[in-house]
Amino acid sequence: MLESSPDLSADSLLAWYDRHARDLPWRIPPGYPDAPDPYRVWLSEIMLQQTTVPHATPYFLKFTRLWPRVEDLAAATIDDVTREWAGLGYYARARNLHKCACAVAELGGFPETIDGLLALPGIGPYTAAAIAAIAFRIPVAPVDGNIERVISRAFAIAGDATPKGWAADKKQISALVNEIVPPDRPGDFAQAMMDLGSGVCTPKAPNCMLCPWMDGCLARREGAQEAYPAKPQKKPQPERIGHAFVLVDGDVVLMERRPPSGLLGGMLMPPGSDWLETAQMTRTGAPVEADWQEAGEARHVFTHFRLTLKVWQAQKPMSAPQGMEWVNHEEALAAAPTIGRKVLKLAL
DNA sequence: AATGCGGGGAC
DNA sequence: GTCCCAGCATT
Repeated sequence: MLESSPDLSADSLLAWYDRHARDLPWRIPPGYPDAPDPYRVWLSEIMLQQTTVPHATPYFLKFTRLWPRVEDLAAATIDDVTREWAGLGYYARARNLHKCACAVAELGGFPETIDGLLALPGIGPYTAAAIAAIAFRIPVAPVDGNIERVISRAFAIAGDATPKGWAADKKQISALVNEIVPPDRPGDFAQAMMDLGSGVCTPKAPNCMLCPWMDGCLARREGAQEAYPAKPQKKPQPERIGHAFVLVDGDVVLMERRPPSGLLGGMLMPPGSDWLETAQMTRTGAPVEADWQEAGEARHVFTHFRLTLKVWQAQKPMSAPQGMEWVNHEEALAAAPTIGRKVLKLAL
């Protein structure tokens, strides 16, 4: 070569990563000879699904302190796991986390193949590839939202922004990035791509001047970085309304465990009405007869609807409710998902 | 292929 | 307010 040409290579990305890798609790430094503990890689990947690093980090530190090995997590109860997961969201992850820990403990360790990993609960194509690349040094590229964005910009891949077009784009992106994976450093490559997407090639106002692929990036050459990736539009969220009831007796409060699957599955919540799109003006869903007093409104945004809960508070139970439990105030706040915490804070 | 499933940070 | 994030399971 007569001159160094602008490139989109793993070498230039890894050279950047060697200098700028983030220091994260589940990571080993770039170029480190030993592979990281598969348990810690797996735990971090599950927590980081659709979840930011700052949000997941304290949970990762807490979980590894409580349960240092996968066998420890397998020995925990599901209620312990969901309580510690409270506030992190997507609670099916917590249920699958415990199932997966039990399966791995039974197997005697994590499977060291993509197919073996894929067979475990809560592990899909992305997470299987991430664990394989980072923990087992298998030359494969995990493809997450960050990497989709980086690759779609670097190679100017953008279809018609329909669900079908975006699905085709994703296949092309996955094929492309898997061609670039360096066989000797697949784990560092995966994490370098994530750091690049998270800190440099951001959804809005990317910091192209800091990017190791600046010169080769086709989207930048077009001056249209934010046109990539071309994702389909999201549907507007409907509004739902309901009532929530905080019944207090001294230092305990009445809580109810939700059904094991579905929205907030298996989580502890103050009892209440159904959540409907049509306004329920009259109070409904109270666990017992009581002198209910208004305590304000709790608002919350879920993935596919917005919720307003009218909160009611009473001091002493008039009768014993069925299928619910009395929980210490602090324990209730700790174990409840965020909407439950909002309700409790209005009434306690 | 489409839908259900949390929460928070950046803008 | 909008967008999106180290996605998966289910249908």
